Amino acid sequence: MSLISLTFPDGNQRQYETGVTPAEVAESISKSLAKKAISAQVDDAHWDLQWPITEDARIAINTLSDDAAALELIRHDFAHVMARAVQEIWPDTRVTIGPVTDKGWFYDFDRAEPFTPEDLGAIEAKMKEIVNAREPVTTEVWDRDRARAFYEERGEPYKVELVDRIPEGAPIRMYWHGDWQDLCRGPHLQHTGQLPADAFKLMGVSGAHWFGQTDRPMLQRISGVAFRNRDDLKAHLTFLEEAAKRDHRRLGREMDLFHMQEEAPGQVFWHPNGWTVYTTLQDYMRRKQRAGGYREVNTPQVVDRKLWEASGHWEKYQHHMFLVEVDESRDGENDDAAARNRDHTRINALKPMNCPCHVQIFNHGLKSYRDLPLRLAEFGSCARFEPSGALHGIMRVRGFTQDDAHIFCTEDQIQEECARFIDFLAGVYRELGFPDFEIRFATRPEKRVGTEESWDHVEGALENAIKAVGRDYVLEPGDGAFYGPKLDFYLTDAIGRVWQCGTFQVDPNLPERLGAVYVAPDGDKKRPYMLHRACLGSFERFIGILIEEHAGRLPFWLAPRQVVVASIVSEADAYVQEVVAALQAAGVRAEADLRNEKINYKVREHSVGKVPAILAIGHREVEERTVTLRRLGEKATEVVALDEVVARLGREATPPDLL
RNA sequence: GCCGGUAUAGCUCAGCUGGUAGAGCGUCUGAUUUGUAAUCAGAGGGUCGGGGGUUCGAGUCCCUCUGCCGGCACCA
Repeated sequence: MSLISLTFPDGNQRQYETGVTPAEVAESISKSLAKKAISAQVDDAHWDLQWPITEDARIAINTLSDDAAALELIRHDFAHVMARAVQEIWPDTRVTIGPVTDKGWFYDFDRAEPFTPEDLGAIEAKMKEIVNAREPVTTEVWDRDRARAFYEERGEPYKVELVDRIPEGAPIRMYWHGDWQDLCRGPHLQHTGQLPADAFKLMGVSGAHWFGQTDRPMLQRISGVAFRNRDDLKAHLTFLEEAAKRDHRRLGREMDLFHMQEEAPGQVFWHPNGWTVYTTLQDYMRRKQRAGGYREVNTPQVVDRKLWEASGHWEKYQHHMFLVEVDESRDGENDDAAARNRDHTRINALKPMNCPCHVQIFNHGLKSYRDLPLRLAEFGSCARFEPSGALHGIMRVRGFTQDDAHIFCTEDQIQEECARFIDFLAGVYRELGFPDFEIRFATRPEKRVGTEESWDHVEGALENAIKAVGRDYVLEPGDGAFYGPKLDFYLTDAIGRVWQCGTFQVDPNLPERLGAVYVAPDGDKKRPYMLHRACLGSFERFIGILIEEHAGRLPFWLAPRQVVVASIVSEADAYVQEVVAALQAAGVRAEADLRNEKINYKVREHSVGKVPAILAIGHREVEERTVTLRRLGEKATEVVALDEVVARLGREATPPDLL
């Protein structure tokens, strides 16, 4: 009998027989540890208490108080317990997969009848029964044929597929929670009694495709959240409530920023307040771009399909474009029969992107190498026929405006332009309140065009550019476009959601397709590279992110209504008007509230409306030529002289690039 | 697009097993001149998302279309 040596976290080593399990190791240390144990860390692997250890290793026994390991197990075992509960209640249900997610788990089922939200209560109750029964968890490793035959006999076709998917050499682990059986890579708890019965909640039912395959029947997904204890669950539910309060769709209505309606799904009706935010942001970007060496252009909305065929978009994205068919025999009231008999139908597409139009500008008139790099920027309004299920408030829409630009340059200029852009974007994000962002670098995919040398050079240029500006990146091998690599820029908002906003793509393909050339120093005509780049992405989405990030309390310079000057008594009306006028003259969006209402009422209403500053004016202020300033959300007030408040708020209203 | 849910006044919502629509807030009118998150009273406001069906009778049941919500798939 050979021995192995296990090293504990405190550095102590002990000898055990080969094949010892962590459960036995825990038992050898103390009874109480063995009872509390949920799994083990064996070297770098998360180890089931029942799995044998056959080599020297470092070992640590996990208990419920060990954060990551415990949560992972709790959620994973809940997935199995839920699947068991579902199969007990509805034996006609076939099981598929049930992985752990960010805050919980989901399990996908195949069943003819849909699960209803009401069913969730019954499932939860059954799950609690299973937890309280303290069902033991056991595991065995089977060979492939036995596992396959087992699931075929049971009529679990999805499990058969899963068995087939397990790579050669990997163990096929069978798990039992009591009598209930599942195929699972593990690890799992000792018994279901280790699950916190009061710290989970089923969150909903939805549809889901088996491994993303849209051609197969849809499965039903039940998802849940689980935590170590009841307080953590409650905290999470509270967090969800808070997140719902900052939902941009709700705040958009409450702050009267915009609305959407059935006749124009996925398109925004911007109200005066929302359009103020939009134009303020756009004015800011326009100044930044001008300073950054961009020339602003504007291109048509409705463009003949010929251009989209030439660019290649027609072939690939035809079904995602809004088409406009025009009978041009109506042109100029030309209604003669001859005209009607000819085919005058012309098919146009609303532009889904700006790049082909920008190439047209580049192509207009012969360009020299001296013109490069040429940076053409457009606040390009685009329309894309997004699938109905993809629409989401103003975050995912069918009509949107990009802060788009295309840089025409030589291959040697790519690195410098890339570095410039990252700096540009970092400056913008910082000024807009997102100092931290992540760069993801997507490199050559399997299906691609262009030579290896060219890919080497271009990818090297992007990598060097990132390094030159002192940034890190996350590599995404194989995720680039077929014609070139790209960088995507992600930022994280106040509630931890990650958004892709900026992008930088190298494209030699479109200039080729649309015949863009420049005259090189030697007089030859050469193909420029085209760099697609956007910083905010789309105004719609970025404003949605800003709203949610700030829970509606936008930075002062972006706030649609910056100051309300509210009278306390009507005798103050004239002075209120004077204050408003002075603020407006200083560039502040100020308005008067002279209504015959109590100051409490006005303060509440404008607080709910997220106005960052309220100035109250009563007899005292009129006499002293002051104002009483109250900041949004603060209880305290401050009496400030008129001149000073105008100077102060005027400064706050100044966009960050003009300070 | 797919699965499930959902649609009642400007907003948030009530309306049990079918018997002909209700509250609070907002709006308007009047009174109140008010000191930091809702002053009081009165009035007005809905072809119950659209279309079709079952029924003596439909907000309520069925079909269908559309939007929205949660996912899946998609995101040039």
